[in-house]
Amino acid sequence: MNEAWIDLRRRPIDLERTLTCGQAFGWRRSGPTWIKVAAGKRCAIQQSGTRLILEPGTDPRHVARYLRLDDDLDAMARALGRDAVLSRALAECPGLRLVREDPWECLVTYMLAQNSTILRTQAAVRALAERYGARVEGEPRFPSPAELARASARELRRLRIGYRAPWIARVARAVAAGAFDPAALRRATYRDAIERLISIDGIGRKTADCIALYALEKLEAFPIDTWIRKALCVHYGIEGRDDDLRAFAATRFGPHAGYAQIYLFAWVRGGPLADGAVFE
DNA sequence: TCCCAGGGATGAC
DNA sequence: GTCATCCATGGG
Repeated sequence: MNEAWIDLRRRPIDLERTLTCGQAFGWRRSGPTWIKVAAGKRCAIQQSGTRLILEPGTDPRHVARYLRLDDDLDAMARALGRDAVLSRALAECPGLRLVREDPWECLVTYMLAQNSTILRTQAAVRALAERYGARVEGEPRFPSPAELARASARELRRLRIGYRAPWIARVARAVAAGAFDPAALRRATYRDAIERLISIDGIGRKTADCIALYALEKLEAFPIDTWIRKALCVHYGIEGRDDDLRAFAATRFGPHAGYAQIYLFAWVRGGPLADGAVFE
């Protein structure tokens, strides 16, 4: 069998770190292979040194796009590395990249992540896919807005997602009905995207920033959660209102704030997810 | 038992 | 406008 692969020598990545640092959900590990239906297409990939090996049927351009292999990591590291704290975070997390998640999936995922843990969020995303999503080549896929819109809030509660259930049910119906289109926000400015997102019941500033960064390609976004707050306090000695922390990040990191955020997050959280978070 | 987890809505001032 | 409180759930 002729094997398809992506050359990583000019665009390095640490696949496992990138998929398990807590930004991407829905990936499953089968031996050395990572599997997910990403934006409708089944992807099955494994890293071997400077090669990303693709199982037959996996589209290399689709994978490269999801993994943001088009980002210039060296340029980013040169810019952020001038900051002493980021310099350490960069050294601790080589090959970490942001991903380009599907906007609808990302929106629901980060609603679910609210006031929860990455482990439980993983479980909830997986449960949604298995219960409501159609399968793609045998692999569970995150449910479409229409598929999720068929579920009542009461039904969703059975997935142990608590008070988030009615928000999920409502936003699914709104998107399914065409009243709101998350993917269209990719064409909006960062400010406009945030404004539209926080107008939705159940989405606040932090969730909106996560969607903006991990799905809408707004690399200037700097989501502030409990870990980032801790990182800014410990390593920069600053604390206060989130507005002030965002202003600090915007000034200090500028257009690379999103990468600064994911490196700080991965660093302070102490490396990859526990093994228990990875579904075999 | 209390505290925390990739928060957000609500109501009191 | 800011702040306290509540909201489900589960792990430490």
